[in-house]
Amino acid sequence: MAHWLVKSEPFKYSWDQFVKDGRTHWDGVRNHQAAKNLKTMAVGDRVFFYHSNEGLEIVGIAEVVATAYPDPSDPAGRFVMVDLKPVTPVKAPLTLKRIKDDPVLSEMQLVKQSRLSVCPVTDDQWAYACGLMGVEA
DNA sequence: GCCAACGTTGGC
DNA sequence: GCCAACGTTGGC
Repeated sequence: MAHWLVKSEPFKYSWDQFVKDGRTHWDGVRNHQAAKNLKTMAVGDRVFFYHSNEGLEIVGIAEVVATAYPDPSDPAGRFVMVDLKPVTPVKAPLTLKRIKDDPVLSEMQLVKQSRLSVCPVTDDQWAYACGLMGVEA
């Protein structure tokens, strides 16, 4: 099982809204590298839900419930989206500052390529981050 | 509000 | 095919 991190600006689509919805289409991705990551996702993959711009922290865990299919919000029909559902909020949100200060987590693609909105998380990073956030890996 | 990173567009 | 201009993302 692979692990991922997706970003959302909380004033556009927050974790709370995600929980209310119960399931969502992860649409609107317009970056080819991010789209490639979406296409690699498998059902059952776990995903960190990160609040960008405001919050700047991982606030919850999501799960992939549908693999990539065409994103209807893309008029050119080139980009894809996946479906995600919330699994659990984290007990202790993991801030970007904490991530950057950590020798293990500062290697995350989240840090190295800050503009990428869908990025992979290694198994080691996943397990370690889950430990810090008080959730089971 | 600013700026760095970086992707895209368009002229040549 | 190069590169300048420009737009967007996202941290600070």
